[in-house]
Amino acid sequence: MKIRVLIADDHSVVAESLRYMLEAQPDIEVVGCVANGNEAVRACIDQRPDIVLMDYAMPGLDGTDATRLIGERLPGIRVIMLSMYADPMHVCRALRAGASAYVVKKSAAAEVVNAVRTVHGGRRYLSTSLVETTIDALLSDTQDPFDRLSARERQVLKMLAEGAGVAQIAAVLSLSPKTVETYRARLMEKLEIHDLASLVKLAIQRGLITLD
Amino acid sequence: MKIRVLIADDHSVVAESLRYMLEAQPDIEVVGCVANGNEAVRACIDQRPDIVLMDYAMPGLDGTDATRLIGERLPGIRVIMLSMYADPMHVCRALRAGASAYVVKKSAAAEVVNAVRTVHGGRRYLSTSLVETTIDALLSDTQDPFDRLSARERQVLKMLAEGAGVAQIAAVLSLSPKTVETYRARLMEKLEIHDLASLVKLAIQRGLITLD
DNA sequence: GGGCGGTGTCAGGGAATTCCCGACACCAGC
DNA sequence: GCTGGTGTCGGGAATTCCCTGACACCGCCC
Repeated sequence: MKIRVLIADDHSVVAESLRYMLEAQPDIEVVGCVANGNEAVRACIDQRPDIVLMDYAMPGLDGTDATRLIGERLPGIRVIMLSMYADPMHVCRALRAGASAYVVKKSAAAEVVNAVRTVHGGRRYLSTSLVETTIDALLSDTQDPFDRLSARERQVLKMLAEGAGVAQIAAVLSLSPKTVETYRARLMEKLEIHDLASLVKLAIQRGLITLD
Repeated sequence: MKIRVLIADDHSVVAESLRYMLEAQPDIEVVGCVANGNEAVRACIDQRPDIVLMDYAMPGLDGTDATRLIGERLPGIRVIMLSMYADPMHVCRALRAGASAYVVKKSAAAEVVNAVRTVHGGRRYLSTSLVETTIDALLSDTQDPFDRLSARERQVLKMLAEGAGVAQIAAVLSLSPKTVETYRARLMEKLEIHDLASLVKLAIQRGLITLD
């Protein structure tokens, strides 16, 4: 009896290629390819796969939400999250939603096959490159580090991401530039971010600022 | 004689899966998988593929820059750009850089195979869903400041937006930090941008980098 | 052929900023 | 009452930024 896998990825080229790769394995059978979370849930009900190989980022119902739904309605089906993001925040989000495994797209294709077999055996799987950082994140910080920022820190983060310099922020807030520097250092440490570019990206992701 | 294809994609899972898919075709042979633009150029010199299947968004030297380099040094090799972006701006950038084809990842895997055969036959290929919008864009051809950047400037912009500092960029590109500073100053002047945050936003809008 | 503009490469030097150390006061909670 | 997080600042060294040249190469146009 082969392991029955459903593939969910909005990029058909990728989904179909994964299908070729998995079907080259003697013990794996792909029962279908779908392009978003809704279709994944429906296909799970129809096809009853053993495992869903789920893309993290999809339009509409995304990988995390779909995983949560599948976990509620079809607890026997395990989800392997496939994602381009390697940072612990996304990994934790996926695991909390109920994913049994998380594989980054940068890893070797063999890791996907490993994940399928491991998860089918009832265990969890994490891309080797993620194990350490993820465990650290789970131990040190159960919540989103972003939520641990103080109001001042969040305010400074927003202004930094809008392009303001320390001096400018200090002027607007009527503070010493040194104080603003402290905020910046502290918020960066909390977020484990050490360059302005990543800060801007985070601010966009969190809706603090917009792309206009 | 099979069509010799090189695959360049920083997501190994995707690259290796594409390999399985392409090698299932009787007339196609994959000569290698690489993970960034620099490796792609080097592999082209070593392996002399007929076609490079190139991911558009890669860290370091990206798909467009690599295409331009390949076009200069190895004019016999054709490039098929594989991208998740469907808007005409990205398509035009790729075509101007010398790509022979542009396939979006949302399209069917068969489109990739079609593209390989079409391009090997000396013709161009565009994902069917792109043809109309792309022609419109090429006709209306508006010159925005972003297109006035030189290759070096665009490369530096990308790395800056990825969070690298001047010293780091200089090390990666084997240049004097002073040179990199010049690029930064010039590109900022051309774009009329004077803070890093706006630079990051622009890079995201233009698809040079992704939110991760 | 000779300017001319754009590009790639680099340097000097002062101004500005960041980074890495503290420091102290306040307030809440245990 | 002590401990931890926050808000507020400073010193001084290290680094980066900014501006101003500089020069060589290349393609283009007269």
